Amino acid sequence: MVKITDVARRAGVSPSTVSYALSGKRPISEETRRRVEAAIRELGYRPHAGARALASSKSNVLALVIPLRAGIHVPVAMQFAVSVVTAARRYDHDVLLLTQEEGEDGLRRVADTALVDALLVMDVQLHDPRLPLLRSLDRPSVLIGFPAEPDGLTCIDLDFKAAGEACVEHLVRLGHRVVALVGSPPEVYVRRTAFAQRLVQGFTAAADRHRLASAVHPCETGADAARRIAEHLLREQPALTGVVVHNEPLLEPLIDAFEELGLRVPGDLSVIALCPDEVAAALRVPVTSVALPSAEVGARAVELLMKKLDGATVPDATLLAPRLTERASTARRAVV
Amino acid sequence: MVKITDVARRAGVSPSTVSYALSGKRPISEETRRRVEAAIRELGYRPHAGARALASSKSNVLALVIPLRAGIHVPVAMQFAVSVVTAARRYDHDVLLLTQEEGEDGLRRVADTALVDALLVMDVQLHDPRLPLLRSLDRPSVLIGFPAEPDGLTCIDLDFKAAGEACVEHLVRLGHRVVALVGSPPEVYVRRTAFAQRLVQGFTAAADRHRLASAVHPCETGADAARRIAEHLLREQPALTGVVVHNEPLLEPLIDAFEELGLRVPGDLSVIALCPDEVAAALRVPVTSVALPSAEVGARAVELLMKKLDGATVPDATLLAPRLTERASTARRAVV
DNA sequence: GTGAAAGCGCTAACAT
DNA sequence: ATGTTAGCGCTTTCAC
Repeated sequence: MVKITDVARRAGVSPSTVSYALSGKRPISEETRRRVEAAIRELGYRPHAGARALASSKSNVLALVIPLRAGIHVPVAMQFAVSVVTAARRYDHDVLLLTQEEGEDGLRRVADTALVDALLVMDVQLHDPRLPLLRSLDRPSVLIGFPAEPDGLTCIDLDFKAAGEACVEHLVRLGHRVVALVGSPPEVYVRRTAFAQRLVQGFTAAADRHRLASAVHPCETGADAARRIAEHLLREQPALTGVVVHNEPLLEPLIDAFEELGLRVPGDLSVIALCPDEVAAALRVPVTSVALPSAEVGARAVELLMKKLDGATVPDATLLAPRLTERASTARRAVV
Repeated sequence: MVKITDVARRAGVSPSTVSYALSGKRPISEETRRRVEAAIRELGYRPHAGARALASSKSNVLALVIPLRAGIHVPVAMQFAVSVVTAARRYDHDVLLLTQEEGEDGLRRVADTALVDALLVMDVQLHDPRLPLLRSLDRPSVLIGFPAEPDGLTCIDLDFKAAGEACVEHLVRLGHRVVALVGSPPEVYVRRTAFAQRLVQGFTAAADRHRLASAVHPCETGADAARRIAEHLLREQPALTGVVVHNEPLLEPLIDAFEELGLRVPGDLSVIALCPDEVAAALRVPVTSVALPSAEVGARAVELLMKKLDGATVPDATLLAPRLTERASTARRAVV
């Protein structure tokens, strides 16, 4: 293995000069830098990560805790993970993957052994058991999602409340007066993840503000559930013309169900989804949607973490503004 | 930070004794072991990962390279990643996540800096540019999938050839004589990933062996493509009664398309899929399938890697036997 | 069965 | 602008 002393010898300088040439932490003359770089190249030198971590107490590794629970939409999680890795590499950091299986122990382990410098935790629950630990750790962390008591923690997520409002307001602009929200499976709400509830809040608040008739229904996934909820909605709100769907796999079957019940989308019924843009765009009827910006959340989360590692102060809460994209599933309400 | 000398002092022993008590690399008296363990517990001692890596030249971290390319089925990749992490933890290893974005540089970086002890590479291409590098690296690796020239490399995957044969033989047992394989989008074949082609080989070989009429068609994803391919198949092979589908997102629309064309599944047409069991079971018509055992592949890949790290010799090729599960989409051929 | 001590390869004072 | 050197915290010979 070629080490820093080898490089130093070859370049005719001291090891510290090589180190400083690499880190840029002190000025190096043009001539020296050239010689060092040449030596590094010629010898194929790579600093030993463990030695670095030991001497500098920085591992340049972030922990990413990904969920495996049911109800989590997998491609979203994956896209998020990829964006985290990509963003971390821009800051010369690597990413250690942890599953939720190990729970708090895993977080404590990687933090206490100094395997990682900082932690990124996805899929935070309203009353997440890991919160006290994260608060007590000597390493910075960023949470994806908002718990009930985010004090002392840095959290980031799509602004689901604003997203709910944006959906309603889009429907209002199109003249709709009777709307419904078809949500995620009941367990998502029972588990009390904040984001689903915040969407409901935004939806309801905006509907009330605009004096719309509105209803909210959690819903299971699958063609049968789609059919049932469609029939139920039309019975309950015969004048229904606007539907917001926060349940990605239900989207296609639900639109099918409505059409089988004789309602054209968007002719008779406008549909807005909360889902990744790719999904919305790829459906048979491209669906107007508020994007779930996993990639953006991942990149921003890493930025926050890097700032914290630099000792900077960052906002406790970062809410990403919703972005609504019009597609073929929404239209002005037909005048009867 | 509490270190090994703190533990040693508290237990009244030397640091090396603590180290050996932890590693079990030399016998420790019952009494001493007790005292050391107590001291560790009382002080909350955690060995510093970097220091360990430096002294032992083992980081206890594996690199996992995941793909992000189109055509890769994301949930499969994710499930695989999770099973790798879980398996690695059983061997007291952690997992560093790399994307393919960095390509060969990323592999070289984590290997040369001794950040990882070994590498796991997913989604290997027939002529993968990373192969020479992997062969030259001083660290062991395991590939998921088979390249054209696997010499000197350790590879593991589902036995796609046997899977193709198993599908055909199941159809034969049910009396079918005219069969077709609806494959993945053309780019999967163009990219020349081995697995898709091996499935075709097995399918064709078994069909020929049993003197079946058979056809193979790559196919895009989506309802339109499903409709087109269904019509095409029935025109080309009017007597068709058995279809193997290796294209997960196409599965549901394809069955719909057949039924809209007046063919009942499984009454008129038997369908077998290559996809994860959960997917096959969750469809409207639960589909007979050969499982894509991502979790098993992940766990086995880690086991292979651990054996190699131990200096053991492992087989160059590990082919997991296909497992076919009968569900509601296959039936004995109707006698006309 | 246990201890002493020499590194592992790097960083960051402290010098000059 | 560069060199010297003392650690960082652990593992592992070597010695008893």
